[in-house]
Amino acid sequence: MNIGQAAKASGVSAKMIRYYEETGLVMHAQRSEKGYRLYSEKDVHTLRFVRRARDLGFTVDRIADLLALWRDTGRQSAEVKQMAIGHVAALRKKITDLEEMAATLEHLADCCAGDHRPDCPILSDIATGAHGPAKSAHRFGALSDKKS
Amino acid sequence: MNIGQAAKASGVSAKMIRYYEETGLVMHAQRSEKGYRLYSEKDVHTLRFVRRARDLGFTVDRIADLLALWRDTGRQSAEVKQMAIGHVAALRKKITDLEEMAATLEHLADCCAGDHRPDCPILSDIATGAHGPAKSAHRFGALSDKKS
DNA sequence: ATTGACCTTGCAATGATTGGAACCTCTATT
DNA sequence: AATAGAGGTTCCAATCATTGCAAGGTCAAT
Repeated sequence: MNIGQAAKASGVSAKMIRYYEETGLVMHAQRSEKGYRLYSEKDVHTLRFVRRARDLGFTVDRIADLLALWRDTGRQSAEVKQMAIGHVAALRKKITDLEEMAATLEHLADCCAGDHRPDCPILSDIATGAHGPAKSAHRFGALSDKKS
Repeated sequence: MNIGQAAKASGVSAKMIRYYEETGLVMHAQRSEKGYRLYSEKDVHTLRFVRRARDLGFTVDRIADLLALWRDTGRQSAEVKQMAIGHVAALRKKITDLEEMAATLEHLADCCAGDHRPDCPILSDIATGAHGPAKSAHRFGALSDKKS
């Protein structure tokens, strides 16, 4: 099947399939005489694996590791479990960071009259930094995912 | 004061100060005879505002809005509150997405023996997609913040 | 005068993804 | 057979916030 079919069947966009191939995450696809990429059911299966791992928040690098483990029938499940646990920890860390932000902001919003008057504890707080430094977690733009 | 001092005083790196100036988030700094950027206490105050807003997870675009409201002494606090509430909602949405990922993965990890044997429900699940599609939330790389 | 710290600009890379342009191929209909 | 439209190919650019590097100018003190 062509890349469009594979995309539909796997849930990975054609663009991303090409990207994954280019970066070596997945094998180079076979080509037809005229240069079209050709995909087997097995290829689609692999792409679905990638898609699901991505949905679980793994980075492409981690997914490469997972794919290697998946293909290695002699793997030790301990390795996989370790990766999963490490990832869960990263997720939880990020969650607490976001929760701190949300809690701070929610508290400020609660303190704000939200009417026609200009007085606003939210702005005052941001300006003076009365709340504890909400640590890291920048580059948040990536979170406002287009797909959300 | 020079950009280095302003960076230290505001918590915004010199690089980012230049970037914010270039993109118009903050005003162009005054310059010395030899072209060095010069900052006043007021400038540093503004930069600190930006830093704190960033720490609360606002995007640069939103911060521009916040800055405008901050400077507009005739603003209505309702506007600010609305922005804050909207942002809290975005944060909460992201949190639930991450929580779903973490919960799924944690469950899988719990089901995995994690020993020398190759059998691994984590990999099986990712491969077959037994769990519900964990919706969106890709581009997760940005979450593994270098500052974390 | 030299050193080292600091400043300037500009360009590239990050990570995952999308978009577009220019061009080629396949299939179906006129 | 000609043509249209859908879908394939490559390459290049943009996103968002941030960092790094390089080549060069400036400032302070030794």
